[in-house]
Formats: sequence, structure tokens, C-alpha cells
Amino acid sequence: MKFQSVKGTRDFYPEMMRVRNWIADAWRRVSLRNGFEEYDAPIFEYLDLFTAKSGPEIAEQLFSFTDRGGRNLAIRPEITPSLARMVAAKVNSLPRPIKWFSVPRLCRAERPQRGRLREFFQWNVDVIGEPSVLADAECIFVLVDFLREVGLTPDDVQVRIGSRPLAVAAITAAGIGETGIDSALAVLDKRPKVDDGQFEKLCEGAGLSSQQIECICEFQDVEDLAELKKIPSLEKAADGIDDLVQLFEYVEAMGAGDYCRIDLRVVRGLAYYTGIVYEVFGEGESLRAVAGGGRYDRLLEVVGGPKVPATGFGMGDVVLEILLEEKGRLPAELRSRALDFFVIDGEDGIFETVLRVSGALRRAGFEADFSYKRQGVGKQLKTANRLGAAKVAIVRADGVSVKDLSSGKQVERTLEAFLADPRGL
RNA sequence: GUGGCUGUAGCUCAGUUGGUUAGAGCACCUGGUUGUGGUCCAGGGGGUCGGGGGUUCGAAUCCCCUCAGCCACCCCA
Repeated sequence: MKFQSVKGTRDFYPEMMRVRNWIADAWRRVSLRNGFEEYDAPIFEYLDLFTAKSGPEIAEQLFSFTDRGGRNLAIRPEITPSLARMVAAKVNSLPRPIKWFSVPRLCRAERPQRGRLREFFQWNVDVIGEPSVLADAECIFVLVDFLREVGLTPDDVQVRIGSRPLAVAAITAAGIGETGIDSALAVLDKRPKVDDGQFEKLCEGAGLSSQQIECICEFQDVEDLAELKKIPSLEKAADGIDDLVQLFEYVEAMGAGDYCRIDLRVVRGLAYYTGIVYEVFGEGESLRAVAGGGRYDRLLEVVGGPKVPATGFGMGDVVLEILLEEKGRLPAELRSRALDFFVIDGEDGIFETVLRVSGALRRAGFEADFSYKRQGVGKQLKTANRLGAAKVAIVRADGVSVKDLSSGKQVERTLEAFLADPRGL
């Protein structure tokens, strides 16, 4: 072949497209029933929009180019900056809370590997303009609502919830100064992913003493919120603890508690999170997180807007599909195509009637198809099977036989009656 | 961006110590079983053995480069 698809991209042949649509349809269905509205943005933006949010280093991890007018542009690696830009432009005229979702196609110039490609789709759900944990709780509920919708159980996946301010308080209480907080957070983010020995090395690299590590780990290993309140050094972070307690009450009330658990080791990678943070992991799998999110109250300011609180999450299609595949949750129907009707010539010289019947079925809303070639009934039935047809309509000069291919039962109708009402039986 | 493993028809693979026109199953197409099916039978298309270069009388088979995939790092918005 002279050309191949670009590294890290996928071709969606019909059988793959069925899976992609099944996932995206579920994303949209769940978003809408939770009261969120869909939005979208351009697939490229000014490069500065992304560097403003994530720093200049990000530039080498995305696809950027200069247009003929000399503008420095980049294909979007995430949609949150676009969302912030859009909201900032109209923030005073939008009724709050702003509950929006999107299913953008994104590109990142990273090295492809399992669960990570250079082009992918990501479901984003955000609540903007609401500072209370009710908004965080609602996002988490939407997330759980989706997991349940696609058949994933609490045994399959878990939402692990942590708190950025609590982690910062614990780090501070361990005697680490302001300048060391970010590097300490970065190290803590690694803790669930490496063994104890590697973790110690990372800590040494970040300049943490063993006493400080012990102090922080003690905090991180707490699994009961009541225990948190007993830690004297966290007195100043009482609000953060109250937020977590409140969050779990909300999530519990909405019926999503069985998927959620506290996990103070979750702090998330980048620095812009300001409150509750969470990640979704498949049980028993060493796979990367299926979804992640949290509160980011300063983002709109960063893109030049007013100070407006925000919270939300993203879920990529690549890891999700692997997880669904491994858990056997992709429906068997997706394996083959489906058709409501296949229309067959029951005798010679009536092809025009086949077209009339096919047209009537299609206008009535059925997925109907017919063969381009005139051939025997037996061959056409084989074709109908191959196309996954539920029924066939065998057309003759004076009538139509409607046959159900799974039961083999056949019903006779006059041509006139069938054309007048293809749905009747 | 760094390192390791892999690369033969659309898919899963076979191909003997380098030796004549590179194979199988499935899939696809055509025809037959003479016109109500998922079976079966026959035939067919499709590969410059990922690509390029080298060693050799001769390479899918050995060497180098490159591309792509997978895995581990980096990173993870």
C-alpha cells in the first residue's frame, strides 16, 4: 500500500463505527437525562489558549501549525480551554448553573501505546458557576449513571475520590513549605502506581524526609472520614473534610454510593485542580484511569475571564473500550450489522415492484435493502441472512410474503395492502 | 523523546540448515445444488513476504536503515 493511516490514528470501518456510536450514544443519552446540554467548539484554536492553561511545555505535546496569515494554531488536545473561553465570553448572560457536556475529537502528539492514541474521543461533563460540592456530586453521579448504563458494576469499576485541599493541608502539616507542595503532590500521585521501594526513591528525589513521608502516608491511608477529623494537624482543613462528608451524602442520596469510595491518594496530575478530585479505575486491571476529574475554580481567570467556579470530568473512548471489551460488556448485536427488511424478487420480471415495496418500507422508517442483481430466491435469502435482516419481503405480481427469518414463520399479504401499510401485519 | 519485542494474502498462521513459478484455513467474488435461507460442492481474485539498501550464483529466511504495532519509561490535560 502506498499510503497507510497515520501513527496513532484509527480507521473506523463499519464494525468499529458501530462500537464507537454505541459508546457515544450512551454518553449523550446519559448526559441529557441528567439535565446537561451539548456544546462543541472548533477543532483548532490559538496555540496560546492551551499554553495559557497548561504552560509552554504543553506545546511539544500537541499538533500545532502556522496558517497562511501567520497565526500560531493548534489542534485541540482537550476541550476544557475552549469551554472556558466560550463561557467567559457570555458568562453574564448564561443562566446558572451552566451544565454542559461535549464529545469532542481530540489529538495529542504523544507516543501511542495501549489505551493511548494520538486521536481519540473524550466525553466531557462540566458544571460551571456553582461553588458547592453539590455540583461535584452531580458530576460524579452522571459518571456513575453512565457506568451503570453500559453494564459496568461496582465490582468492575470504582470511582476513587480524593481532595486537593486536604492533600495540601497534610503536606503542609508535615512541615513542607509552599514551594515544595507541587513536587510533593506529583510524587504522591505516583504512589498507587509504583511499589514501596520505588516510592521511597521518588520521595528522596523530591527532598522529603522519611518522617514527612510517614506523616503524609498516614493521612492518605485513612479510609473513614470520621478518622480524618481526629488528626490534629488537619484542623485547619476542616472545611475540606466537611466537603467530602457532604459529597458522599449527596452521592449516596442519588444512588451512586456503591461505586464510590474515598481514596486520599488520588490527587491528579496537573496543578490546576482546587477541590474534590477523582479517578475511575477498572477493578483488578493495571490499565490507566478510565476517567478523571475534579474542581478547577481558577480556570476561567486563566483564559482572561472572571472568577467563576467550575468542576467536571473527562472520559476517553480508548481505555473505556478496552475495559468494556475485557469485562464482556459490549453487546453481541454490535458484532454484525442489522436490517429490518430484505426485499426479494419472488418471480421474474417484477423488479419494479421490488423497488416499490422497498421504497414503501424505507418511507415507513424501516431499514430496508434489496439485491442489485436478479437471482434466485435461495441466493437472495442467503444474502438476507448475511446482511442480518430480521425479515424478508418476497415480492410476487399479486402479493408479498413477509417471512421472519429467525422463526421461519411466513405471512401472506396482498400487494395493495402491503404498499398502503407496510407496518400492518 | 529513550529502550525492548514483533511485522508472510482482509484475518489467523505455515514456510524445513538461504535454493526452482510463496502455501493453508476463514473471509470475499463467481457458478452449481434449478429458483424459501444460515449446510454443501466447484472455481476465482488478492501477497514485489511492512518499505529501502546490502551480503550471496541465489533471500521471506543473514546484516543495516526506515516505517508501523505492542510493551516499559517520560507524560498524562
